[in-house]
Amino acid sequence: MTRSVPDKPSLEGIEEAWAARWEAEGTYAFDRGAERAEVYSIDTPPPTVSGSLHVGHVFSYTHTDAVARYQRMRGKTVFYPMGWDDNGLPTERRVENHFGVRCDPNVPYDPAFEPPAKPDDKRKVAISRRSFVELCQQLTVEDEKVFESLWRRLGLSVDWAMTYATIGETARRASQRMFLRNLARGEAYSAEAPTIWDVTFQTAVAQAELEDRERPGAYHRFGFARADGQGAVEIETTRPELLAACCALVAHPDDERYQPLFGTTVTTPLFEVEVPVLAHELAQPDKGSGIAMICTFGDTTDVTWWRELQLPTRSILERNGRTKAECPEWITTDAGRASYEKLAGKTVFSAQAAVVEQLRETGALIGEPRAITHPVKFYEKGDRPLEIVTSRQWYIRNGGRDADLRAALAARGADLDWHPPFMRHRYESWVQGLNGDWLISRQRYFGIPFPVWYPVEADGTVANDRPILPAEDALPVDPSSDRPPGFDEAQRGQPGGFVADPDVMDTWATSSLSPQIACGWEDDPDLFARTFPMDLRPQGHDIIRTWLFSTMVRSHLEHGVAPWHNAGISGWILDPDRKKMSKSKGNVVTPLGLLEEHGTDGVRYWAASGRPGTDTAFDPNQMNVGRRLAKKLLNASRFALNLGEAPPGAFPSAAVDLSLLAALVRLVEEATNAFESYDYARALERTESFFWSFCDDHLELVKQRSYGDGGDEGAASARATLELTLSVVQRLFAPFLCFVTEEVWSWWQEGSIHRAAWPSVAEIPGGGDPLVTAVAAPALAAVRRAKSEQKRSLLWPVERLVVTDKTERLAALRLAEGDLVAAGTLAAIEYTELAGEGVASYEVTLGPA
RNA sequence: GGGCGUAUGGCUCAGUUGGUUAGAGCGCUGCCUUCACACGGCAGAGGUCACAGGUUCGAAUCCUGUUACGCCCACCA
Repeated sequence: MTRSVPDKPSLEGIEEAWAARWEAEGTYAFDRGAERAEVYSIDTPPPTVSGSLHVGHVFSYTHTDAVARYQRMRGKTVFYPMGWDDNGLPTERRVENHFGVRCDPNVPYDPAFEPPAKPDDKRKVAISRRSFVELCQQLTVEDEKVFESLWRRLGLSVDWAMTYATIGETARRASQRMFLRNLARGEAYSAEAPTIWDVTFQTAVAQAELEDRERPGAYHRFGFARADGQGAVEIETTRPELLAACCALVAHPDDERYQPLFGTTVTTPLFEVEVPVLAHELAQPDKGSGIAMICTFGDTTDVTWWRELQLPTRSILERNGRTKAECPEWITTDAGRASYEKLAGKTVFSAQAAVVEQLRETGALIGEPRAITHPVKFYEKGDRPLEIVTSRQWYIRNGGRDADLRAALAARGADLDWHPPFMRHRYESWVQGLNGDWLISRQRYFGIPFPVWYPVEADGTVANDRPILPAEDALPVDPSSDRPPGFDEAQRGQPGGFVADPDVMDTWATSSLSPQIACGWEDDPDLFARTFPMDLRPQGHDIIRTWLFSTMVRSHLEHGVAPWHNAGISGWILDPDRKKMSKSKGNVVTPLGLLEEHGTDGVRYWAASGRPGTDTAFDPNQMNVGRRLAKKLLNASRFALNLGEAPPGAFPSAAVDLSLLAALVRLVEEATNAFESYDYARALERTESFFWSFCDDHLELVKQRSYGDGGDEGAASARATLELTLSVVQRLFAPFLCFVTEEVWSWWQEGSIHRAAWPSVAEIPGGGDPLVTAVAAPALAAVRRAKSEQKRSLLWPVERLVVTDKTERLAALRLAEGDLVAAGTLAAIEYTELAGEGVASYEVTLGPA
């Protein structure tokens, strides 16, 4: 092919130009005809489109893209779809704020509904569920366009013909189908049980979505009257507002202080309810007074006690986070009922104040509350402490209540190759710490509904234990608008009719099926066979317990295999002050702004420098370094190609050239090995290091010879070597600097570099001695140093260079003499044997001008 | 309480089976308009490799312990 090297090569605009070409030419299109062994399939994390992409996304998606490009160049057909996570609570919140609306399922659907022109945060308009869902769909479509355009600007080699959305039809069908299969096998079940509950969003949440936050609290000490009238049993609690929900006291069975009380009863202060004193190993003698108040429910330990000691349920908290307005039936005395009146219908905070005030007034409170800070459970997206309420929910068995399943899932984790390997511990400790099944139902609106109806009995009660299910081929269904088989719509909500399950699935219940959704499970068995189990799951370490684990659960239960072979875990981006990059700061630094300022290749260079699994500092400086590297590649390529084309049949023969190629062979081996173990950062670092010394030393050494100063044979060798080296280096950089490498490749090669073969050692002539370059480079540096120190230009003539070195090194240096003389503008080189041990030394005598 | 990771010049990091004077980039200083690149190039200064022991002819690298920071899990009356 004829060369077409621009006079003034530039990085300006290459992103748009090449992204358009790649799209037009289908450079990254997936080849559906490829067999499984030829395919490399990637379970791309679907970003949450209701949020904004930030630097962390750019970071980790670049890692995956580098791996994808490497695999493609290795000859694999890369299956690299993109998903959008658009269902669930985050989208609801975005829609509420964006349009100034809120969903109220009681509002009838209005086909003519238009969102308010000006959203009013304080007075959100109540709209029907259907209108709300429509707004969610409308906004996510817009958001997804923005995301896609950024990903294209970042150069992700995704096949954009293969996108999916977690609220899309494919995802809905897969989610419902998998749920039905889980149900049929007994892996999914519904149960009325104590549930961790967010009072703001008024939905249940799962164990995996909890986090601890340090909050101020206080120990309150007060006494329970003993039945024998012999004084009181003192307890300490941080939750006095739950005193009315107390159903027992508990102490450790070996605690001698309380052994006489086991089996007796005591009476709660204020509410005058008689409760038993019981023994349980979970009670800790050294906590508080050693005896605890069990309430339904203050925390998960209460749930355990309640269940194992078979206590009655005495809930006083409603789902909105307020105490019941009516006095509970278990409070029977007039004084007790009067006490309850003072906290009825209050928030937890106010109820606590009301109880403490009464305890103080009646003299029951012993001492003053002692302020502490303690960890309190929060929903990770919430800002009020979680409560525990009893409700009917759907669960999927995940080993939390089944040791065999837990062991099997732990073993699946060991099936994966983790990159980096230590991330496996996160998975293992999570599996070991599971304390209940996976709660998948949410009392929300924008999500995938459970494909379930229930019969309504003649007396109007709902038969939750006899769900009516659709056939698989009817999926997806929306039970709130579709009717169950064998019923008329008129029977909805009627005795003898049916009702829909009102809940939606949590978004993890869908994203846990990303491999099935992306690979066309059941919908496209041919594609599925070519892509599943997938090769790589790339993701952040913060969602090992959610996304990675839940995906493993679904695949294990349905397919009996791990859903991938490799898990590539990315680190986080840290502020320069080593804290996790905050959202506010992350939003100030927009990804698009970075790409525009530093160039995509510059940003990708910074991202790819972050080693797998390692948290990395946000460092615009590194992006500049990357941009400079891209520019250097541009200029060095232009220079080398303009030295002249090697004549046909030319081959490397000069010692300096063969020496360079020996180093190039090592480089190819190292970069390839690094990529094979998912250490893209190492591959980049090695290539960069080679490239700079190639520019600084080799190019300088062979410049004159390439021009033809030393004869045709020398020039042919130099040019052939430069062409080969350039070709290899450009390809080694291609997974990282995807734009500039494509640009320079296009000057002199056919087709996209991203479809070119990854370099192999077989294409590089051997027989060279690495020592030649290794001794010529420091000699040249010594000459440059002398000129620099004597403040002369690098073209200043050198009268004499005396090299003192060991015999074999001098021999190698002689092989580079011609090139060294030309590069250093030397008049003569003298060689002196180095006697005994020691290091090489150089004596440089500059000539007159 | 259990576990994982990190600790190398002012900053960000390499250092893969232990091997000659510990590397790079940024920043700093000096020089060079040099026919690829001045948003460039060349060169210089700068490190008791967290600390204490140990193994070894030899340790940033292996072992033991300690400290600091970060994270995960569990517990949280």
